[in-house]
Amino acid sequence: MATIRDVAKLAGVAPITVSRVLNKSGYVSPETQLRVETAAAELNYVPNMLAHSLRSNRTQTLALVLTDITNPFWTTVARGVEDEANAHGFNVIFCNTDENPAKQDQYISMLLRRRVDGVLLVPATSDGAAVSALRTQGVQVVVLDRRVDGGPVDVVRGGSEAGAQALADHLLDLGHRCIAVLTGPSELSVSHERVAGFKAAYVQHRLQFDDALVRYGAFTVESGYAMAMEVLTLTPQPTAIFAANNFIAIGALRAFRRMGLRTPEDVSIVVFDDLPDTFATAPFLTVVAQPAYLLGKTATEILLARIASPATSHTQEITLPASLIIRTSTIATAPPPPPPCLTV
Amino acid sequence: MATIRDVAKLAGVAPITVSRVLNKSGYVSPETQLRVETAAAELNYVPNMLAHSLRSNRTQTLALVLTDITNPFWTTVARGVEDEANAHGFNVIFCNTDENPAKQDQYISMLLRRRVDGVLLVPATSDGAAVSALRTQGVQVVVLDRRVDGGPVDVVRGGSEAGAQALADHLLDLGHRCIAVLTGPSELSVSHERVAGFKAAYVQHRLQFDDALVRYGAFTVESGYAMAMEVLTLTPQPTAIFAANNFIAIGALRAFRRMGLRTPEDVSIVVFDDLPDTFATAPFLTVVAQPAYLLGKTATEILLARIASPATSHTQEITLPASLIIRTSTIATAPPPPPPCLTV
DNA sequence: TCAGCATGTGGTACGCGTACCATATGCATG
DNA sequence: CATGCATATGGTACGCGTACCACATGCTGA
Repeated sequence: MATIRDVAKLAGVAPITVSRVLNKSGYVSPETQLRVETAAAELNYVPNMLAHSLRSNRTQTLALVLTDITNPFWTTVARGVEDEANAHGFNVIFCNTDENPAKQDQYISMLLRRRVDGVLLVPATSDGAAVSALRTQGVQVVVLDRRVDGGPVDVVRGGSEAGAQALADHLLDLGHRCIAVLTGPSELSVSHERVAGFKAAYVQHRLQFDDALVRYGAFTVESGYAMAMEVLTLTPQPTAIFAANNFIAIGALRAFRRMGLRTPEDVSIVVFDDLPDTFATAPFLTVVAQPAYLLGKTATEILLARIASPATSHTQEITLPASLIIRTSTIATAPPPPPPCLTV
Repeated sequence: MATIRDVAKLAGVAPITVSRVLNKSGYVSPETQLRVETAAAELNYVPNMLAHSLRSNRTQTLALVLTDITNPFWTTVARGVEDEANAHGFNVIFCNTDENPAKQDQYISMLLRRRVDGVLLVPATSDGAAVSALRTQGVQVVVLDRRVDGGPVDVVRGGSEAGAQALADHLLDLGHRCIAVLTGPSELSVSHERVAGFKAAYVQHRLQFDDALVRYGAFTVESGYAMAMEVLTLTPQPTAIFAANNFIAIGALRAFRRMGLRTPEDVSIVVFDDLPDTFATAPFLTVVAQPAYLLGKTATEILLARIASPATSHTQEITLPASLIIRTSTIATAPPPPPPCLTV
């Protein structure tokens, strides 16, 4: 494989001149440029990015550390990241942590060895350990979707509270008073934020929120199914369910079917996160949709800006609003409204 | 950032000895090893993979060049690749070509510059240009899902012909005789293979296949919708539709709704490619499902084997069987069967 | 006793592109 | 005419880990 020196020899110039031509840096006369380009083409020269990176301390590589690329929400985020990064000449390495801190740590040490220029991190834990591990080695970090403790970091997230509140508003307006809340792991900020947003709506409606109807589990179909089965056996049976992400919702829908409950006639359901348009033959879930692609794109923009000028010390937290989409998975409770689940 | 020389100095040994400790190569006494490890830990030493790669000509990096990570089929393949690669200490760079040859070429030249060890390629074109571009530079390639011209390559693919034939068998057994076939771009081998498999069933049933009912488009929802709208206005109206991938199927289902047709009462539909379990609240599409995860995993295994011992010249084509899953999107035509669409 | 091997450690140069510095010419400016 | 700048090109060393070779010791087996 030809090196820059081979090209230089063939073109009758110094290696550094070849470098200048290929990088369009410094002054090169048009004739020299042509000679070099011809020589490079003839030798089928392919620049060695490793050597370039080693010298310049820039790998033109980002990493996206997320929970599971299989979740269509994250897939879309990933696509946003990829497109934006690629437009700036960066490549992206993907890492699935499956919410497993050990896996996350393993990936992070690999990324440090690789000297990636920046990391987009969906932290598996809310302690800032992962973030500071990267930063102390000079790697730029932007946190996605979740908040972490310990020092200021750039964060790009969806509007969990406002989104959840919008869903709660919708249900309360429809007359529901006994609503079960199925959310993710209690270790994650999003899990709490979505519950908090839900509660906020109750306050505004001057209603008492019943913590006994909240379940913390995982953001998976299985967990959604299990949590739904549990709350649906309560007396009185909830008239509506809030699923804190799309997988939990799918699990809940399966539980409905298992128990012979119709949606929305017997139980209403609202969901945080949409399923991409593409998968829905007949979308019926009332959801708040996060702008997943934009989330990935925005986070990448910020990360690239930080890489370009690391001096900028001012960190920012960007919240991209989620939008309520009312479909047919929710229905008003039969008048007169049933007695409240909890007597105040 | 500490280098191997810093560690060596602190441990009182030569740099090469540190290298031996960190790579567990060559002989090192237990005491020396401990001293080095202590020194490395104290200095917070992180090996520089760039230097390692530059010297050893190994980047421990693979690339997965596919059409669109947003398609759940590819997402699952990607996950299979990622897991297998990671288990062997390799990272993966993802590249979305959107079936665009120009984008593909751009990515490939980037991957060459990066000196990736191997590429898993879902070729956007069936000419072998991309494959040979990589190979002439010494990069190992395994082709996924599609066949390419020009020289033998390792290929891992789903059983397009057999799968399509199974779907056709199913429809023909149910009495359908007027079946529209909606497939992908005519440039891609898969598009043809799926049609060919479909035709094969006709031969076995001693029936005449009507090429006028075949449409070539793209593997997208929009294209599926357009093609379906077109064939559904034919006279006589097809009683069943074969969608050559999941996106086309979704587009077709939307066309059904648009035209007020019920599935399966008015039109049956069979699909090549399943939607992952996870997304289906109530799976109803009769499909042949490809083992997507296994496909990615298998291809990666082969690629890693080639990287480990490039000498092995014997290429292989592995076909992973797709499996027929009969659900509720298909129904028998009302007896007596309608007259054939085409009079033989 | 000595070849031969396992064990343990070091020196030097290299992989390949470029940062940094140096040099040289031509031309404008004061 | 001297100074200064834009233009154009080259030399050397470096980024950091390791391939390759060399060397030293201790032990085994013939």
